[in-house]
Amino acid sequence: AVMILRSRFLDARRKRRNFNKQATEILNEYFYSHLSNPYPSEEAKEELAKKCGITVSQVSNWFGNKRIRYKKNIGKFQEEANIYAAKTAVTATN
Amino acid sequence: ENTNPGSSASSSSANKESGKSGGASAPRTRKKRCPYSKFQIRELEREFFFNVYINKEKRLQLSRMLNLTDRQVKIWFQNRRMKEKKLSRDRLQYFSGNPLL
DNA sequence: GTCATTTATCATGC
DNA sequence: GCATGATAAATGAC
Repeated sequence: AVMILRSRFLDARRKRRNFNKQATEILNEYFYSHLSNPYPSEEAKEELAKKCGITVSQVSNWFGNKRIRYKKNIGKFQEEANIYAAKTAVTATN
Repeated sequence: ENTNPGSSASSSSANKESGKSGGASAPRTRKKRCPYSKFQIRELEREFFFNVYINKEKRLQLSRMLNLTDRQVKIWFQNRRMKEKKLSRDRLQYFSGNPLL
């Protein structure tokens, strides 16, 4: 039994599974409403992780990938940026 | 499998090339990430198993054997320790919040 | 030294 | 076939 758990854990790391749509929504909302400084604090990461149902490491991975991929091709994310900007324009006060 | 630019076994050592003339500091181009070969990883892991912290002597020896700079070996051990720590965290989380079958 | 991060690469999903 | 999440080198703050 322990062996099964162990093996499942070991190869379950690099077996990627997409996040559900709701989690992606939450992450994108935060990212585009903090576009000038898309670096959530440790507390913010924990809160995001809880709301998304993922781990803090996964939140860090998501923001790391998002930052560099957004920077590399802003144009590709323009439409997405507009959507979330409009959705969370009011909440982005600071 | 691994052609390592900048570190031959014999002589080459410095690649602190800065495109700007004069003494002003230039944002030296970041070294491109080059994945290590299977052999290099195996030897690094072997030493890591003996001791998580490597001393200067063994570091120089390893770097020569693997055709890496001692800075690369040093950084590899740093990253490897961080990886080990993360693995421990993940294991803990995995086996704690679980029905355990 | 640790540790968050950048960047490229890997492995998978679809 | 790329999008996406995770991992592997490399840097820099502290």
